[in-house]
Amino acid sequence: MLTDTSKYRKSRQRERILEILRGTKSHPTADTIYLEMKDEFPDLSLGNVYRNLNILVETNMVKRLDFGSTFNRYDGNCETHSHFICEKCGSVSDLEINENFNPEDFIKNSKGKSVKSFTLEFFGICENCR
Amino acid sequence: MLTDTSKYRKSRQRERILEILRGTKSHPTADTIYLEMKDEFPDLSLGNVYRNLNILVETNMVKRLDFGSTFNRYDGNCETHSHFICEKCGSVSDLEINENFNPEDFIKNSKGKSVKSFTLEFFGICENCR
DNA sequence: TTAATAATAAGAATGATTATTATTATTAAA
DNA sequence: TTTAATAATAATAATCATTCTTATTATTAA
Repeated sequence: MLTDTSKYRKSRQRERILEILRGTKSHPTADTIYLEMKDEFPDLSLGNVYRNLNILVETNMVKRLDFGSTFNRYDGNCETHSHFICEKCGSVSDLEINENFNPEDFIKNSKGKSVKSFTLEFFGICENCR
Repeated sequence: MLTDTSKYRKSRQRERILEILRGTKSHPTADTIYLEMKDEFPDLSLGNVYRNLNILVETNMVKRLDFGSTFNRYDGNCETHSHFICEKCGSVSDLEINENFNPEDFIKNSKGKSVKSFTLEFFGICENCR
């Protein structure tokens, strides 16, 4: 999963974390992932989940999401996309961004700055909470 | 500064915090504000800065910014605007958004969701760090 | 001017995350 | 394969921004 030039050996735990993140759209927290893996890896530690999540983020396999709460969420979808955060239940869902959308087109004073990435996040009330 | 119907009394400390935030574009942290006020309010506590910042955010006088670092920043500018975060020096600068820009126009699957607000943030390298 | 109550300072508590350390697993060379 | 080198792990301590608690002080309104 990581390239040959990676400074990291492969680990079953890290591969499982990536598998979980790629298999869900729920944007789980470190603790949720930890609990989900406990059965298969009885002596897994939460610290190791964090450590491997950091490696996955560093190697661009996974994205760390931070919407202003006290904890982070993680996303196995590295395609450019947006999120909708429900202010009532806290759920996070994916929103597709039109492929031709370039947010810099709508920004006035970005001259001199070298933009590498952007985030576009929406807040409101989701279908279930209305 | 707060409306008559507010449940909060006015306080000199909170008025000063608002004044500081309205007088800068540096998006300071709670601790920076605390240090800046220490001379004028020798027995100010950091906890009280946090408490008043929370009140200011709750009453929509101020915006709390969270870009994924371990601490938050605060913004006295409540107009809709965007930020550029330098990944090297950590500085945060304002970007103006075109007034006709409606981000929902570029989102595909938001049906059923009631969008209240959005954030558009850019990451990269600033003028000074290039 | 006094009673009610909000704001405060000080510092303890919280909680997500990171760091440390001793142990275990994996790799690669002999 | 053995074995030496080193990375990954589990356990747990440490960190650090933020929030909470409590006793005290300031402000308000009757």
